[in-house]
Amino acid sequence: MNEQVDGLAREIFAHVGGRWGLLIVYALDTGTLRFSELHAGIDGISHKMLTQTLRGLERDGLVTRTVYPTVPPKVEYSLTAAGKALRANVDGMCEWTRRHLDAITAARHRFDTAEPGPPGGVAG
Amino acid sequence: MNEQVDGLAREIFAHVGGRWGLLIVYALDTGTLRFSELHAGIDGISHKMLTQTLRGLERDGLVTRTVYPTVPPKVEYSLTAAGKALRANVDGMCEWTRRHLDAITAARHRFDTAEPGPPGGVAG
DNA sequence: CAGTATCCAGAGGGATACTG
DNA sequence: CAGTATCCCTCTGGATACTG
Repeated sequence: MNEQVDGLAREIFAHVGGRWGLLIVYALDTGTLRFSELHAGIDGISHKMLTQTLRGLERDGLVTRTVYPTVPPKVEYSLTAAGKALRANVDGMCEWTRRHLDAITAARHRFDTAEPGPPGGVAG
Repeated sequence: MNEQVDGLAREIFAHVGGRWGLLIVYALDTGTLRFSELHAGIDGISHKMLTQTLRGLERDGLVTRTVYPTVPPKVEYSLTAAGKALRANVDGMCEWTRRHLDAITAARHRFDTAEPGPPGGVAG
C-alpha cells in the first residue's frame, strides 16, 4: 500500500479537528452562522469544544471568522472555498451512511448474536 | 440545519471506529491482507488497536474475516461491498487533502504569525 | 454574546505478558 | 502468527467561572 497516501489520509483527521470538525463543516452549509446558532444547531457540543474546533478550522483556512465590534458582540462563521470542497465529501459520507445504515445495523445484530463456534467464517 | 442528517453524520464516526478505521479501510483496497500485513502497512498502529478496530469493522459488516485453522494461524481481511463503497469516500477525502494541503499549510502559517491586533478579520 | 482559563472525570490507546 | 487480558498514563472534553 502507498505510504504517501497513508500519511495523506492521516492529514485528513489532523485538519478536520477530531470529532466535531466535520459536523461544523456540515452545519455551515447554510451559509453563515453565528456562534450561538452553531452551538444550538450542533447537538451535544460544548461551548468549549465549539470554540476550540472553530479555531482549528479557521487556522487551516476552512472557515472564515468575522467579528462585528458591537455590543453585545457578534461573530459569524462561514465556509471558505476549501471548506466547501470538504463539505462535498462529508455529503458523500452521509450518503454512504444513509445507504448502508440498515445493513450495518443488521450486521451488528448478527455479529452480537453469533455462536462462539463460528458458523461460516472459517476457511481451510 | 437538518437534525436527521446531523445524527446521520455522527453515525459515520460511530462506525468507522475512530482514528484508525478509515486507515484500515484504505489499506484494504489491495484486496486481501493478513493481520501482520496490515500491522506492517499501517504506520503507528498498535497490535491492540488493530485487533480492536478490525473487530468493530467486522461487526458492522465493512470487512470480512477469514480464519485458516493452520499452524501457525493465518487470518485474512478484506472489504465487503459496503466497505468498498466507504473506501470510495475515503479516496475523495484523500483527493481533497492532496488538493488543499498546500493552502492549508499556508493558512496555518499565516494564522500563527498573525498580529494580535487583527489586520483584516473584522467587519463593522 | 463570544471567548478564555481552570479543574477534573473518563475514554482512548500504548506496553506487556499470556494463550492457542 | 493472531488474539485476549491487564495495567497505566495521556489526552479529550465537559462543567464552571470570569473577562470584554
